[in-house]
Amino acid sequence: MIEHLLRRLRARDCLSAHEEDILRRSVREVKGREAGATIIHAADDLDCSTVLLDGILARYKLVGKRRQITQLHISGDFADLHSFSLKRLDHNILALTPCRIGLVPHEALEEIVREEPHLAELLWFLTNLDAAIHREWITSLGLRTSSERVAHLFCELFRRFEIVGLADPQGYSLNLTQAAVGDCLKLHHVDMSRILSTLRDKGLVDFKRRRVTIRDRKALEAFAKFDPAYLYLDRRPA
Amino acid sequence: MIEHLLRRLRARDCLSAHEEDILRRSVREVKGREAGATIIHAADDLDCSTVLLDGILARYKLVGKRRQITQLHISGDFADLHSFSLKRLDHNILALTPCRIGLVPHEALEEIVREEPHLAELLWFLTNLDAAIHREWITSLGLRTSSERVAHLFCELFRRFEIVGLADPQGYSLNLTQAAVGDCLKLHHVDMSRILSTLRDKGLVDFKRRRVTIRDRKALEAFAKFDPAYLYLDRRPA
DNA sequence: CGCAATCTTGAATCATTTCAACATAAGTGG
DNA sequence: CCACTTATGTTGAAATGATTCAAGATTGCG
Repeated sequence: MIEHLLRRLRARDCLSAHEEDILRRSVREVKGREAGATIIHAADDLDCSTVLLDGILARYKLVGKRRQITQLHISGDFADLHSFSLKRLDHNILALTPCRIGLVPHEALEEIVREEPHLAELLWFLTNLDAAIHREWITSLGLRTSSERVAHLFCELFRRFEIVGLADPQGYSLNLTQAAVGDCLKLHHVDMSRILSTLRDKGLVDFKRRRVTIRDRKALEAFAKFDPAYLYLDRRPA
Repeated sequence: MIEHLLRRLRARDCLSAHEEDILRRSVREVKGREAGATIIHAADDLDCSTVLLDGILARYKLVGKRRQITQLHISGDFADLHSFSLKRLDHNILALTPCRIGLVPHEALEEIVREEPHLAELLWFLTNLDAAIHREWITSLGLRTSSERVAHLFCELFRRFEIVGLADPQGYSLNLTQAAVGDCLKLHHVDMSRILSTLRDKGLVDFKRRRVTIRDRKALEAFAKFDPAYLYLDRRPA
């Protein structure tokens, strides 16, 4: 059920059977959500965190009536592990596709912090990884051109889908509209359309019918100036 | 010595005398750094975290030879508490002014995680707060105009200096060049100059001789669409 | 005092954003 | 299965805003 989460963790550290068991049992409830449903509103008091089991979630902030997506979540991600220490969020969380989510009560996390220091460190790591992705997005918005940003996001998502086993060598399914991708990258849907056709013409990547097809991975990563170090995909030193 | 850090924590939660003592003793070494010195290089193996005791640090990433500052740190901030779980950073850390830094070995943090769950949660909170600021910067880059971004950053820093007791009602000292501020906001130094004079002409804020003077706080915050919720300045619910 | 860094201003260029109209695809009920 | 409706994607042209270049002014520092 939380297999994708476990894969994400196992790729970076050793998990004992006991620890895996604790994580599994920390998910007390599983719910479905329709596309377009707001999962969490900013400023609400929270007493549990949300693991995404299936689908795509967006965390976004509003300024006026425009939205900026600050993070995309795929299966195996905690969407708001940070709500454990923040208790309320500074952003909203939205289901971009139909989703299945698991709820982890903060009491369960509290217990992990008290009883399972190694597991607690791993959860802390997950929130720090989330922040590292934030930094790369800041950098993309600040320094990359619009087409580099699109290419970069496709590279990032490739690695993230890959580590949970949801990508194949040619690409991955990404059930999002061009406009939604644009909301992550400060790009109008009109831009998105133009940029996608130039990336296609260059033979780098294709995003059609909700699927990302990587045509030339090396060239795409070079074009995007993509360096996966910020995803901390390798095993953590002991 | 770490008084500014303690003030930042006390504003959000209760610290026992014992916990304060542990934090104080976790700083094993204090060092000075000149302006322009790189404190930490991306990808280096790290075995301690850095508290800033005095001065201003910038965390930045490079794409090609341009830099994007992803976070500014002031006295009382941990610059790389996240290095405890990440072990190497995805960004560089630079002293923008002469600085004093305190080093906290990861072993000391390890011990806190093992022995002091409440303190560990507070440290986790600090990294989550850091990420919340990242999100607001993403949002600024994505949705705010250039002059709103400048105004917003001045609002943010005001609150952050205020909570550690380094601001007065009229403003605060900010020992940075216009170009450095621009590197946080995707703004050329030429833009910065123009934007600062329009903000001055509007009677909102003045940045002269390394000091930010707030002329009309309400109007400035309204102009910047600033909502301090993301700084989690109030006490955490128990 | 003089040098170097920083800031200011104007003008030209370049990229992005917006507007508007149309095309295509997906989903629904007859 | 088709016609209808809505959502999504594409294209051209105009407007806006950011970036760059260049030159001069000011400030800070030795």
